[in-house]
Amino acid sequence: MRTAPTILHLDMDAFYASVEQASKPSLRGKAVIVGGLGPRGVVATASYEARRFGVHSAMPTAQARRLCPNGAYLIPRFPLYREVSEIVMALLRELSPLVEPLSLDEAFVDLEAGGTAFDSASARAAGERLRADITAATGLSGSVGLAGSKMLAKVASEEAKPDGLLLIEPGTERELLAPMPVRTLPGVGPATGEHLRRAGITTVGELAEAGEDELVRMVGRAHGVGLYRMALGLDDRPVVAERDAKSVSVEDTFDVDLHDRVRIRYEVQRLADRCVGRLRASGHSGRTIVLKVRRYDFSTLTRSETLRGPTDDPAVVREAAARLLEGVDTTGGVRLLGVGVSGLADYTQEDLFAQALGAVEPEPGGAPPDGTPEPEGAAEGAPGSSGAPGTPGAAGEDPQAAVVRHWPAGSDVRHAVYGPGWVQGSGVGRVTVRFEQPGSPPGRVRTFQMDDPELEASDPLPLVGRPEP
DNA sequence: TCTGGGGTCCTTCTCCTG
DNA sequence: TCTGCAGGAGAAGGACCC
Repeated sequence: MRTAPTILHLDMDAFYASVEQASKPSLRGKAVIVGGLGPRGVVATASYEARRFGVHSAMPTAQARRLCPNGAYLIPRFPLYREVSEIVMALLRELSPLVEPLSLDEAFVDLEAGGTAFDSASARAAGERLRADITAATGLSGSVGLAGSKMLAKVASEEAKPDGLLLIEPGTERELLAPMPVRTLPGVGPATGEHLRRAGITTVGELAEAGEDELVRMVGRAHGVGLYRMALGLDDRPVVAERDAKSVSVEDTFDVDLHDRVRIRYEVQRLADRCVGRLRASGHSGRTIVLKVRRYDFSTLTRSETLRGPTDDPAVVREAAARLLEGVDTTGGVRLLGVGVSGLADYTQEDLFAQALGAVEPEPGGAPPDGTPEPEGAAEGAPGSSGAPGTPGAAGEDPQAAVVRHWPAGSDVRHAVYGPGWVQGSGVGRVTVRFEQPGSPPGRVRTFQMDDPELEASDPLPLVGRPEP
């Protein structure tokens, strides 16, 4: 804990939804819900307008549609979010070299390490300047928390939302935290919250009164000690700029439960290849292969196997995943499959051999290169709402369907005559496009045949800048 | 009503080894 | 050679976060 509030926490407001509203003028001031649009999708972010209907993140999209039937439901466009996030992170790095990103829309900054702030006044000024710079560069708003520790800075930004700034003066933290619900503290989720509630502890003040020994008895050593310290406002975790990844994984939830063992094996092979693709892209190899299976009743089990040494060989990961699957009972159906690699290393001995032999890169999402036959009906129950717009769905779908183009709601398109726009909806052979762009007035809607040759998928346009002609 | 995807960390149990 | 013990590694699951 430091004596000046020089740790800053930035949290962009309803980030994905705000980016969508900024890039689609007709959605400004409207309920926008970004998330999975399939039958098993969940909400990633809801705009503040949608939150008024009770929609919130992690809610099943089907439930959100009942609460807010007139909202705009869009798939996430991560490449665009990453681009905007990079702009914001660059602004943070101007304040200090010690920037710890938590996600695309959240980060801690150590202002003192950057020489940007040394007391409350200079910290507040830096925070306000940052908020103005973010709006100028992206058109979006972010909330800023300032305090003497990471935990308190995060609590402050949460309290400041939306579009605000809150500074917690050192010395006032216990008083401020005491009446807050225990769920305010990071690390207290539904399970711990319920556990504490049953013990009669609902506020941070009651948590502090319970004492360390009692908390350790209730929730375990590490969690108990941490919780007690946080309840007292104590947190000396430093802002860490670089964090090494510890695992890489991919998983898919299927629109319909899978029962066919051949199909399940095939999907595990595909996931293994995708996982290796990611692993290699990150410059890693790994020793422990993990298979994850979520069954029809939502029970989840994992099986893992540790190899003698790290690998990034798709064949090795595929074989290990297949072995692990053999030990899993899938009768009753499977709703999710995942493959992960942990125990990461920067290189492997085998890599060198593989490279010398000219090993083939696995095709992400492609058919397993070992010739595993694609099972019949592989398109049924395919993972929902993925796949680029204007292209046939993910590999593994029926080749017959290759001529049918997919236009997910919210994706970017360009028409030869009408210019850039976005997909408002599609179905029964038609796709509806709204022609507008960041900086333009709300645009008009036109409907085309799905296979209209003048319509094509396109990259997102920058949020700030001149509209295209 | 029905619960994503990609991570991290912690706890508990079992097995192996010295 | 056998037994008991401690510690480490691995496996599995749970909770949490965004």
